[in-house]
Amino acid sequence: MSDVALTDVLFALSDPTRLDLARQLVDGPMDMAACTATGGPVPKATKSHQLKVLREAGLVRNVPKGRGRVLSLRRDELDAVFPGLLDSVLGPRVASAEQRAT
Amino acid sequence: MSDVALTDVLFALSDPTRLDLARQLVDGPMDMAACTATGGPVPKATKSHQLKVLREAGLVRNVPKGRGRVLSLRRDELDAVFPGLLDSVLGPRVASAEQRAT
DNA sequence: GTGATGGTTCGAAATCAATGGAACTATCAG
DNA sequence: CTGATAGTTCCATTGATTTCGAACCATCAC
Repeated sequence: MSDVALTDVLFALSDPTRLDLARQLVDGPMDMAACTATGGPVPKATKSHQLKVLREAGLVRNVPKGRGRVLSLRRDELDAVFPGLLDSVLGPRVASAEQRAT
Repeated sequence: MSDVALTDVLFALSDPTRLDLARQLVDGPMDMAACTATGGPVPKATKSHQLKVLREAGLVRNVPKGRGRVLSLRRDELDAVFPGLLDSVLGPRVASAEQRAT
């Protein structure tokens, strides 16, 4: 049944821009403003949309903070449901991201 | 660089029907005629198309045999380039498919 | 309050992918 | 050769996704 979610996750990561965005979050949470896809500058409506796809697939968390937002990977949740998936697609969790502090 | 291929692989597997087809191949090669997606009967043009997407993403091999074709997963190639990916998405290689070594 | 910054949502155009019928190819059986 | 089986390719139609401007919302600084 979690298959429904798996295809959504795979789809979300099947776009180069979204994959790129997701990869910037492996090292830990990041201000949305700072999280920019390598490659041309992306209009904010587009970036917002891409992040929405990642969010709705359950890959990314998006929490308001000040006048901006903080993005973070849902590593624990994803690892629990699809063990090894993020490791193989985004790369393993980085050492400096393993402590619960930021 | 192999990123281009990764997004193609993820995209190919992001469709439930294609994921289903791919999963039937984890146990080893299979006649195309025998490889049917669980779920409604699929017109042959559609099935042929879906397999083409899997093939072009580099996931599946499709070789003629008699008047039909034999499908097989490109496990070794994929495992070499994206270690752990197929294991987490399709499930690990099954024992009966490990004819060569442990 | 005003203005600037950071994001979301709406809406419309453009692009891309999925579907499936029909025509076609190839192999095998008789 | 003829007929049946197994697939591919072509093509048109439908449907989904992408893109991005513009309008809108929220927060901070003054």
